Amino acid sequence: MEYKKQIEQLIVDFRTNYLSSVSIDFVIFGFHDGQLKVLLLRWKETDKWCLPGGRVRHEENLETAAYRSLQERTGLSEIFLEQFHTFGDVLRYTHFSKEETMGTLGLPQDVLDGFPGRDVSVGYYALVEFARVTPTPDLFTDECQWWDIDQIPLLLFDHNAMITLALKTLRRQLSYQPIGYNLLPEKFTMPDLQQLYETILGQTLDRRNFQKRILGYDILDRLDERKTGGAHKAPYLYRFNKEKYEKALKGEVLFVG
Amino acid sequence: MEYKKQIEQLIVDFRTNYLSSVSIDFVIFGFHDGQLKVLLLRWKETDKWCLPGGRVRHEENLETAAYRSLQERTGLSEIFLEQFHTFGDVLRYTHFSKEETMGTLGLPQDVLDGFPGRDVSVGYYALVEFARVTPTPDLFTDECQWWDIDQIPLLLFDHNAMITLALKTLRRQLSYQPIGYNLLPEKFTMPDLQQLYETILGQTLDRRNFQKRILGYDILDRLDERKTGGAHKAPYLYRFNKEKYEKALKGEVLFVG
DNA sequence: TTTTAATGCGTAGTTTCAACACAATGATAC
DNA sequence: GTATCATTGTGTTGAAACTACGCATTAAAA
Repeated sequence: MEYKKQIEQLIVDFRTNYLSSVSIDFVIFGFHDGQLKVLLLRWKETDKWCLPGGRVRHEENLETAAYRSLQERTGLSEIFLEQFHTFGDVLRYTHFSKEETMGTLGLPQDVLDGFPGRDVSVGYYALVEFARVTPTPDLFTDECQWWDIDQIPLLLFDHNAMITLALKTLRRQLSYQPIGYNLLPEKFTMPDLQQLYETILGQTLDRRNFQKRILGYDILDRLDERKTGGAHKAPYLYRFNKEKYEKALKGEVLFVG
Repeated sequence: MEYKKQIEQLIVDFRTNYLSSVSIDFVIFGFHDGQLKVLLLRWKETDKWCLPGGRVRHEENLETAAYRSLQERTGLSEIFLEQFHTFGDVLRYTHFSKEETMGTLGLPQDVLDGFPGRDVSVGYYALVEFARVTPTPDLFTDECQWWDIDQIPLLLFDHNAMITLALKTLRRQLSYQPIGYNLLPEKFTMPDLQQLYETILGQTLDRRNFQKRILGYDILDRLDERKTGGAHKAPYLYRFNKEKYEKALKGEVLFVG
């Protein structure tokens, strides 16, 4: 009963404070154990999974709304967040009717009357440091969990397509911008970084050429420390030079005929 | 009076048939006289210009809506159209208040009551063959005209920023995908194509290297004809090989470590 | 102390890219 | 009809980037 009230209040809140027809969906990439992972939510009382999302307040910028929603879901504020596509197919809604949704939640169907039947959803992808995230489910979902990128189940709505496109965009981004600042701990080794790249690209890279290329970007500071503990030769630790990193992000290398 | 009725009807139509909070804006690129041009609309009874736009019907896909709206504005159906960014800043609306808008149109302010104060706008850019376009103004605008890309005035809303980003995206697109199919007439010469590239990129290119690179893509068929009439040596005519062209569009060359 | 396997640093071969040379050609001027 | 001119078609060369691979070094384990 308490939950029902909460939901109803939430819906009233939506109606008064948020834009209708527009939603935000997140593909949140994390990196752990040499695996690229995506944060998914499990829909209340079902075994169906979907991407975390958000909505936009009436007097709120889209980007602000994205950062706010993401923080609600992960607890992180300083994150790499980038819009990659806006999805607006009506078919997005084949899996779940409005009635089903309400039925699942045990709510009368009329609470959603007047709501538009579909949203246009702005897709963002985020890169976060796995360890720092505190996944938090919302009122519509029971659970919040990391999934290996190659073991994503069939998701609700068009969320599988979203992940695919987000990954494609991320891979392309890798080719003209440095990545890693938001995915690795502060200090890391070259093999760590290479594993990250290989995982994102889905292919192996030559160790020596990779190092040359990355160092060529001039965005890393090599520390005097080495990472001990593992077997064999101890690798140097590196740290992103934030200044140079930001500079590289802005001064995007454009291909010119 | 007649016009006022039309507008009111239009607004009723919007309320019942279209998504609120979502709009579409177009940066329509054309190419003529060695100049890259953009199609702009002049707002009714003012000297202020803006981008053409559209809205999404309740049961219509976003992309479908984009194609439909674009056809209404240009008369063209088979065009290159690509989403490049979604804009959602509240500041987008600084130039024009709801009241001003209504005032300009000579309408009572209450016709827009209940309308959300702002939209999230999905930006598309289009490439069209200049000569085939029939610019058509809508009910809110008096005039529809091509503007040289480097002579765009201060536009309404955030439309200047939209053009800037659209151009940036177009230029990047040029580096990993062929372009020209929708901007040039069926038969064209290599210098024609080069001029198009130079205009889009805003820089000159080496004639010989350009030819080598383009032919290397293997998307052109050289015809037996030559373009006569001009002074000096007659250049060959080329035509895009649609099959190969489409293939090149899909099989995007991804940078790999 | 020896072995092992990963790391740090370096080199050679290849491909790609940019800069430039020169002959061919179609209209124009005479 | 012929010479001139600007432009086109094709090729070459040197530099730079990229790929593939060699080898000595080193921390932990045997």
